[in-house]
Amino acid sequence: MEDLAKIFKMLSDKNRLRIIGLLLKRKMCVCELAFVLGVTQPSVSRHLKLMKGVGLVSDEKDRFWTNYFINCQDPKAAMILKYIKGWFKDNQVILDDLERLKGVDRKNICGC
Amino acid sequence: MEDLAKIFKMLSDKNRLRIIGLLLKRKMCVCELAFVLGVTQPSVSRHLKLMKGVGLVSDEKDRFWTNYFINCQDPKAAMILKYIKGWFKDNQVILDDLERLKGVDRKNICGC
DNA sequence: AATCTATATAACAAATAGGTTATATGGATT
DNA sequence: AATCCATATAACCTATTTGTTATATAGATT
Repeated sequence: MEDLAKIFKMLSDKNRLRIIGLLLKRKMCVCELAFVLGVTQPSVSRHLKLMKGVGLVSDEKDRFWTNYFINCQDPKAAMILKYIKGWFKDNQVILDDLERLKGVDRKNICGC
Repeated sequence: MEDLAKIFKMLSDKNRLRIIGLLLKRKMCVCELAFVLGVTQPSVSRHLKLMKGVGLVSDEKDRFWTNYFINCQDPKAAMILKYIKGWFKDNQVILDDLERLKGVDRKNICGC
C-alpha cells in the first residue's frame, strides 16, 4: 500500500516525468538533464536520488560523469512505465524535450 | 504532462488508494468510508472532492446520503485503475478494509 | 415551518515537497 | 600533491498537502 503510493508519488511530479521521458531515450548525466529541463543541477540530483530510492533508476560512473538510466525493478512500476512510454509518444512536452536533447553534447553544456 | 502528473498525484496518497479499494467493491457514502478508514468525515470529503475533480469518481444523491462510486473518465487513469484492481487482490491493507466493510451498516455508523 | 442528518466548507497546524544558492566530496587530470 | 569538474549534500524559503475541529448548507422528516 505504502510502496504503491510511493511509486505513484514518484510519477506525480512533472519534472520527474520529463526525466523519465529523457532517460527512456538514452542514458544521461545530471548536467545534461538539468540543461534540457531548465532547472538547476541540485534539483535534478535530488529527483534522481528519490527515483533511485524506489528503484526506478540506477546509475553508473563514466569518467567525470554519472550516467543515470531507467532500471525498473518493481514489477508494478515497470508495468506502469510501459504504458507511460506509449503515452509519451504523443506528449508535446516530452517531444520538445527530446528535440532539445538532440543538440546536447555534455562536453559543452557541463561546467555548471 | 500536467494532467498525467495529476492522475498520479491522486493515486499517491494511501487513504485515497484505500478509498478506491473500497469503491471498487461497491458504492459508499462519506460516513461509511470515514468509518472504515478511521479518519474524519471532512478528510474523506476532501479526498473525494479531489478525486471527483480529476474525473476518478462520481456521486449521486440517495435520500440523506451521497453515494460515491468509481467513474473513470480518463482513459489513462482507467487503464491504471485496471491494474491497481488486480494488485489490490493481494494487498493486506485493502483486504482488511474490505473485511471491516462487511459489518458496516450506514444506519448505525452515521451520526458523526 | 422547524428540526434532523449527512455532507461540504472554513480555518488552522504540522509535515512534506521542490525550488534555489552555497558548499562539500571524490574521482580524474596535470 | 595539487587542481578541476561533475555530482551530492546542506541550508533555506515558499507552496502544497493532509489531518484536525468548528461551522455552514441543503435535503428529508416531522
